[in-house]
Amino acid sequence: MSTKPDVDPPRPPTGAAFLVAQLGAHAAALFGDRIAGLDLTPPQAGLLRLLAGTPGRSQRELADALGMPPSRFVPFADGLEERGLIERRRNPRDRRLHALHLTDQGVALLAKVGDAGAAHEQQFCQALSPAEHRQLISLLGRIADQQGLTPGVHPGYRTFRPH
Amino acid sequence: MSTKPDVDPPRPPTGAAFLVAQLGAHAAALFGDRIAGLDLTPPQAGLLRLLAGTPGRSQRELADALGMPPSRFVPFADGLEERGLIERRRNPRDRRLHALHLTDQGVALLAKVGDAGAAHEQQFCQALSPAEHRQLISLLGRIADQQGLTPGVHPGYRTFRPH
DNA sequence: TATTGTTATACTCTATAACTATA
DNA sequence: TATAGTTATAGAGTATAACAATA
Repeated sequence: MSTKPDVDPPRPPTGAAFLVAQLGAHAAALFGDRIAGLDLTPPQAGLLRLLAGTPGRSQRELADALGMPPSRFVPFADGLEERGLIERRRNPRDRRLHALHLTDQGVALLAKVGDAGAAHEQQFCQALSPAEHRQLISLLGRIADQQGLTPGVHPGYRTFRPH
Repeated sequence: MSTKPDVDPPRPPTGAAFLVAQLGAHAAALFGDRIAGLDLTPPQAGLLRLLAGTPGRSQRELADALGMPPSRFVPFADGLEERGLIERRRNPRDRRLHALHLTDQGVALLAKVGDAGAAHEQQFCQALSPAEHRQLISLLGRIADQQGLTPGVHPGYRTFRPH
């Protein structure tokens, strides 16, 4: 009963790469919706997570890690500092550097981000059995490793636009 | 020799949802690089593909399908029409509608996009055996189905920014 | 009056590049 | 002189909304 198109699509876009891109944008949007309740954007959550892992890094290092120019990082960090989630500490050895650290409030909020992430994971993968879930993570992890991706760093932060 | 972080990260971001989002942004960037050689952006390739599947749709329908407002769709389609890849045809029944169709040039270019997509798929999945490759597509397809995603439609076109 | 396509405007966001302070 | 952080500015890109044609 389906109407015949003028031309058969040369190759239907059902490859793994397209599916990953499509699902990736979907997953990122869902996660963004979840943490919007915490008044956070994905790049903000990413910075909090980065600081939890390796505190005290300079703003330039962090800007590079997140793929944004320093001029954009400054107001980006300002917002989190004004909310008391991070703090800037002058390095006495080199007073040019601003080492960034998570505050207690930041740690507490990051824990909620973790809760949101766990719920997100469960909702996203509800079509799979636990064994299939583990299998998927294994396959994706191998691709990420082979493609040379840095674990835990989302390359889409550099163009993220808050709603 | 590694310094101990202030706080252990509550949950390391190694879930399938994060991996899919991370790899999806990576895959989309790689594909964008590939078709940049054809002077096309991913949304432009998406429109060509849409028109190959179901030609003659109105601009409004297509704008909705691609998730962009009609005001942005107009210059977007203009560019492809000026290059002779698509053409607007007035619907005699309802002269308000502009039905969009692929030209022969558009069909030919879309074939090259298909080639690029196949090469992209192979490069992206080179870490997997053929059996694992099929398995990954199956798992992702089930998630996409359960999450209610429209096959072949990438939700990220709405905010795409050409370089 | 409603809808399609189009254009115009006002606004947001961004990067480039100057500038300050420290080294 | 070089680098970290900051600020200013000019430009690109966007959505909202007005507009014209057709129904």
